[in-house]
Amino acid sequence: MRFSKMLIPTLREIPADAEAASHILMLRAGYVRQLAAGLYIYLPLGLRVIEKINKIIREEMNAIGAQEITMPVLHPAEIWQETGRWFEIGDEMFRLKDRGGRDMCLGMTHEEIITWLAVREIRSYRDLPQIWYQIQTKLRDEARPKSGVLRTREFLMKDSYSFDADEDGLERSYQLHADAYHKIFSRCGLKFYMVESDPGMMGGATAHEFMAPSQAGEDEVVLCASCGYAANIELALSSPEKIEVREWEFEEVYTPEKRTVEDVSNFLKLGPEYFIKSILLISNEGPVLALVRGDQELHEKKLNKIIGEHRPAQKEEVKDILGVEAGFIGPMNHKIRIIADICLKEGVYVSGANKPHYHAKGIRPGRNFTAEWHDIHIAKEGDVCHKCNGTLKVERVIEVGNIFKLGTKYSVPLKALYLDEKGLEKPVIMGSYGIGPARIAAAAIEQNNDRDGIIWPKSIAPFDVEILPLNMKDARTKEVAGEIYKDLTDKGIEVLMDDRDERAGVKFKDADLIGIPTQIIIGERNLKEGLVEIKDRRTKETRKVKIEECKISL
RNA sequence: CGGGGCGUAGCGCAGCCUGGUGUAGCGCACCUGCCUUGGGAGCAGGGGGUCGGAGGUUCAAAUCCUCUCGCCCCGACCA
Repeated sequence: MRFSKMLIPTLREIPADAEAASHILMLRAGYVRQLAAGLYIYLPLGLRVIEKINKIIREEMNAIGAQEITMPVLHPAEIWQETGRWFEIGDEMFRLKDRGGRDMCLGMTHEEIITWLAVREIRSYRDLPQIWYQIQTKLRDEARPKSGVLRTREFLMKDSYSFDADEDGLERSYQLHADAYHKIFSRCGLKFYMVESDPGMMGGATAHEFMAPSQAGEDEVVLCASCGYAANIELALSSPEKIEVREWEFEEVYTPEKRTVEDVSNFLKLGPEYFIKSILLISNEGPVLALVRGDQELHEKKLNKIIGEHRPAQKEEVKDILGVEAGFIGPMNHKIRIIADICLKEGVYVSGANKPHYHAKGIRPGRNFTAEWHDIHIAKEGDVCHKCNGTLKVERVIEVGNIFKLGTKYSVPLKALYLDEKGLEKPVIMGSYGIGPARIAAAAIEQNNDRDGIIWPKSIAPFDVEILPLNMKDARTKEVAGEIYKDLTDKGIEVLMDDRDERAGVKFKDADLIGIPTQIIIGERNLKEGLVEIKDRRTKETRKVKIEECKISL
């Protein structure tokens, strides 16, 4: 392609409302334009990248026997009502009515629709297993679209669904996807981790996410370098660092106006890890006291799984329920349910004395209070791996893919049944698997850029090579550029030629910004010796080669 | 939905606090001509704005007040 004939509107300055590197660079390098919050137009270069990614996805999906189909974006409400999600999902679903007044919605995912299809087309165990996929637009009315293409209201997703006769079959389909995903993300040049994740409302027991490390990400993962444990921080287990046990006898200490762990810790000159933080919460079944070590944070989501929906108690409620004002609460002598973090099970601690302006020292779990023991703290950098005693690392990541074991969550309500060998009717066992191509592109940029612009992995770059004829007014330059362009193109190499009548500096800047991995620089100086330069975008290294060797050297 | 910020030419911004400087300004981009061609050149000339929108205060509003719409960031949410 010729640059002069292509819409590549590069920007010199950083757009005011972009912050993430990928967002800034996609705008500056002319890959995308924003229509409205969370809605993007892909320009020619952007589209080429997405299609490169989609091609890789298709190849790997087809390789595991998945079959591509395509489903509508507009869905009738009835089917979503049958699974209950029409009612469970709130404002995030775009809803509308058709001219007949029927409720409709825009597809945020396609479990319902694919299951509708399975209901009709799968009848016998002989029809199983099946993997069907599509690369389709999804619409979600996100509360807060952000970071350019990383979180949008309309986006492309590769979603696949597996149908199996039993759990073993599902395990095989799940594994096939995990393997295919590894290949896809590797081929796209991403650094990534596969981590345990919370199945959430997708249902089912097992789920994993594919996470590309980047500061621009919205998630955090916990990683153990020694045993390979990897989990989303939403469910990651860990053991806080062990502390030396102090053999204090129980005593009450006067701590005037010292209410926070920090205050008391400074006042008593004792590290926060020797404190028990007591937090009163109100669940649907009444008040619950949650206990974590003073240097730890309570993990709301973990607690949610134990006590259900809850909210923090108000100051007056603390006094009413525990008989003491907030700041001096301790775990002793309460009749309400107490959930304590496992790391408190051993040791001797300091906590509120349930008495204004007093804390109690020498509190022993088991003796001074009892509790239900659970992991309810947020794992953090430096914690001990609960599997191997290694040291944990926490990293910020972009979710680029996920895989879920759904089981019968959709096949039962929608009656996707098959007849087994004995003629018994059974629900199909399902899995659901997603990949966001735009997130792959954005993550690739986040992981591969420098001061000058994007550095695409070769596999997903919009072009393989960019030719820079530095002076288009020079006949020899033009001639050689034309020859090399034709040569490479004939060999099947995708070439962008900057044939604009621009000064050399402009072409260099734009080429670095756009980030095509290899540049061929054609300047009059080198041409006199029959040479052109080949430059690697990543390393900036150049080497001079003879014109005729140009294609061989790539 | 809660908190914060911002809407002035295609892009980036100044002007607003303290209303009035005459035709609303600067840089880049754009158009014409000359010149130039190895890291976003130079000179000369030129086009482009209902100052997000509506209402109000005032002799006078980009500037003050009210409402409203949009965008970004933090948080909540995220199938």
